[in-house]
Amino acid sequence: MQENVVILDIDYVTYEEKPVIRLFSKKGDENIILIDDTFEPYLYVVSDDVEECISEIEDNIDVVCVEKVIKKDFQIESEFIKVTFKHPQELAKNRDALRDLESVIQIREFDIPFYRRYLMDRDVIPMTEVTAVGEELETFMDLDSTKQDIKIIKLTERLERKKEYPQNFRILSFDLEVRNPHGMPDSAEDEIIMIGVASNFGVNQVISTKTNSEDRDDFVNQVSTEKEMIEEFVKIIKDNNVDIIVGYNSDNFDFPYLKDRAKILDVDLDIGMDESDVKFIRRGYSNAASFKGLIHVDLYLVMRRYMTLDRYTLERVYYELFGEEKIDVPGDRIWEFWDNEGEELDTLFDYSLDDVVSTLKIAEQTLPLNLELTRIIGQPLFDVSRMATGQQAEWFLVKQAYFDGEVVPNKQGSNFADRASAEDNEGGYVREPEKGLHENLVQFDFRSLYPSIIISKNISPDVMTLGKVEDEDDYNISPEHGIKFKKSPQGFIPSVIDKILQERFRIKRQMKASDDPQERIALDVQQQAIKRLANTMYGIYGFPRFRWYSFECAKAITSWGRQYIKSSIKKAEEYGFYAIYADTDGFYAKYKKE
DNA sequence: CAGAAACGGGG
DNA sequence: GTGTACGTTTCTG
Repeated sequence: MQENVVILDIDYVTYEEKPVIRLFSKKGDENIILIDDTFEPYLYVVSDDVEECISEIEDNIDVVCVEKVIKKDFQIESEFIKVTFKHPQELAKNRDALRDLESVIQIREFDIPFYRRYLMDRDVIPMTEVTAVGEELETFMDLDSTKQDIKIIKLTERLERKKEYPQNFRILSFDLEVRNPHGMPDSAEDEIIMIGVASNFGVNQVISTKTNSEDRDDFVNQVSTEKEMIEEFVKIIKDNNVDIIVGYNSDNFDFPYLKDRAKILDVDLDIGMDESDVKFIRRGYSNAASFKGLIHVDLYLVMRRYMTLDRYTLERVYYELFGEEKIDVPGDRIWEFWDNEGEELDTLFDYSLDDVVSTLKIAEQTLPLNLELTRIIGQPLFDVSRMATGQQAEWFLVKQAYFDGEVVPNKQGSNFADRASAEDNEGGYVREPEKGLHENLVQFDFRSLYPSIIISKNISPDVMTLGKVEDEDDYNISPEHGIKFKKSPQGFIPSVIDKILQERFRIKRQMKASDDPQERIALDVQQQAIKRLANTMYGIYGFPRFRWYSFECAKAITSWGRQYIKSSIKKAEEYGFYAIYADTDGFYAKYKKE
């Protein structure tokens, strides 16, 4: 059978000791789970005696396949040994043993999560539409199409991607209010008093055990118990086939709280596509709340990247985006507003709805960009929405490297000694502003200064030399430190930036040519996403825990940057201007004469 | 002053 | 889940 579906999410399960990829997808209102058991985990081994190494691996390690392959390593074609395992956990278990074998110099690409490897190798891009060809199964492990509202397709062919991107996802925002007489609420004792929901499909309400005054807008959905509140919330999500659920700090407050209360009240929080519960995924020191086939985006994390503020409260973020104040109820008095009823209770209902409507508005403002980033990076929206920009750039590069036949560099050690030894790079040139109120200023700035320098000077570790060279004319040599970059061939990272900037110009041209306003907006978001990614690439060199970390490259970029801005200021001075303030890639200047 | 611990968001 | 935050402010000795 054949179906056109939109890929939302991915995971893998173990069936008969083999890993099986599951792609959570939708076709309109229909939930479709694609199953693929044809992908196996692998890594690469570097050895100076390939034949000897292959037999040593075969003798000592339980592997599916060991083979010699030709891949590029910093653009140089090299022999690698590709070692394929039966299961990702086998790979993890044997990683150290493999590294310790005598004939093994180095192992590579051993720390790429299985589902990410699948997305890259099979060129499957989340949030795009694909044609799936396969056979329909009635059940697969705990998936049961006769009991659950799902269709299961076991893939028999590679997925084929459609050109057009789906734009209309069903988005629902939610927010809890909790009775908290002792300061911050404790889920063991303090009941949920309101669950606000807002959506782009017409459902906007506050579920509560109380209701607001009769003369007010009737947006309260009154139920009799806290348990029914949660059940009603679950029902709304299921009945409306939500694609993306958003909250504000919902990873660390709303979902953990909801889960605790649901457990106490014996309610199933089974809102996953396969009716599974919320799962908390450890992410460093905090958690991320995750569902199967229902994408949860915590906007707090998104907004911290999206704009630069000193605080990221919902109130502040909303004000910065829309210039409007939100209804304010002091957190420590919410329980009083609830207990006092009357006017204060009405205010609390308004506050609850306002919170969730604001959250939805922020989602509608920021999700299009994140959807585009998801498609460019090629990793799930759930992950991309939680990644630091440097991580986004890195995963994008990992995917590009795969297409170029490159084996990606390993990460440096992440222990304290390595971090402490990381030197501080001198940043951009700053001229402190001249005090006073200035008039008739001119402004100058470079467009994408650092990405431009990376391309024009070909700054990339694979073409870098620190030692002596035969003919200096073949190299770009950085000011201050004399770091040399071969002029050709083009380095890996410059080539990637070059490619995406050309793609950006192509989109901008297409945008200008289009007279469909909807299409123009969509294209504008695409080019913005690319611009953000290009501007992040400099950071790839500056942080020791990134795969392409190169202190020399980072130093070279900023030193050329300082040279350019200083020489521009000097040039301006020759024409009778003088700079009253400069920072990194631009300056403000006054004309000397009146 | 250096290094450790806390903090953010949420109610 | 083949990856385990993170940059800044405040506290402590």
